[in-house]
Amino acid sequence: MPELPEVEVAARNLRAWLGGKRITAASFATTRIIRGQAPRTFVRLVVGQRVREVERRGKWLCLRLSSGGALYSHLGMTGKWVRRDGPAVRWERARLDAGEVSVRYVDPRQFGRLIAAPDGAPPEAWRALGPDPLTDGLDPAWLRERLQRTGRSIKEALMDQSIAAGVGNIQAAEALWRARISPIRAASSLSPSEVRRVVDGIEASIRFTLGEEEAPEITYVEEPGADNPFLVYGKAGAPCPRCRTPIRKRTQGGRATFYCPRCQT
DNA sequence: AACGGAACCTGAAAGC
DNA sequence: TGCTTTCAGGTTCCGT
Repeated sequence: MPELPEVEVAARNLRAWLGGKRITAASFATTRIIRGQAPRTFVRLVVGQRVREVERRGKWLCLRLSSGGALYSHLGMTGKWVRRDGPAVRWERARLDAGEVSVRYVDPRQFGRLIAAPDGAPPEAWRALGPDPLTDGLDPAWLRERLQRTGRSIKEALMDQSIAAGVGNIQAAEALWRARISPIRAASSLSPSEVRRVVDGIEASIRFTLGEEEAPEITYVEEPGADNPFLVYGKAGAPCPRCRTPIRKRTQGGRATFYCPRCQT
């Protein structure tokens, strides 16, 4: 279940594995991931092309090809790009080979997406993205203005991809803990200094997670045996790292939120 | 226009 | 032990 940091790690790995290399072979399974586009459309798009660059914006990836075309990728909830040799691995949905290097897209739940763009034009979801906290940074004044215009809670507003591209359920919870803001506060009620704390919280949380997770393979926290690198996410009952009050869990907009009832106000 | 909720999938863990 | 329910870091679509 990737958010900005996990997708950034995926981008760095893809860059290292495929950057500048020519795709010599590829295959794409017929799944909902390719949404109606024929597998041969993807094969034709990538085979023989060089991977000019790997870009990330929010939770989206883009492999730009020497032809001017592009392969867009969203990891959904359980998508991963992994480097593997040998036969297809379990849940493998696509494969890109560049000589000796073989990279596979694995996605059990199939919420991810691959989009073939022969002209390189980005999909609507990409064009609708707001500023990326890591690459663009968030402007506190702009963010406050956006937050003023909604009736939603701050937690739900932060997960809006047009407000902060790449922030999801975990980063929103972690950022609000760092900012000492309650997730159930109305987004429009935040003062300028509180919005500034949220901006700092988002950037700090993303950088921290990136440092914890940078590796040639991503492990998602709900996978068996994975450890939890987060401060409050998934830590109900554990002491708040700041004030030792037990962390509380509640549901908000259908998603679990974790927060400290004492120091987040 | 904006919001809440269901739907889309599969697997692991928790509950009985 | 085995069956059932719940939950999972995503987006999209549909109804109000």
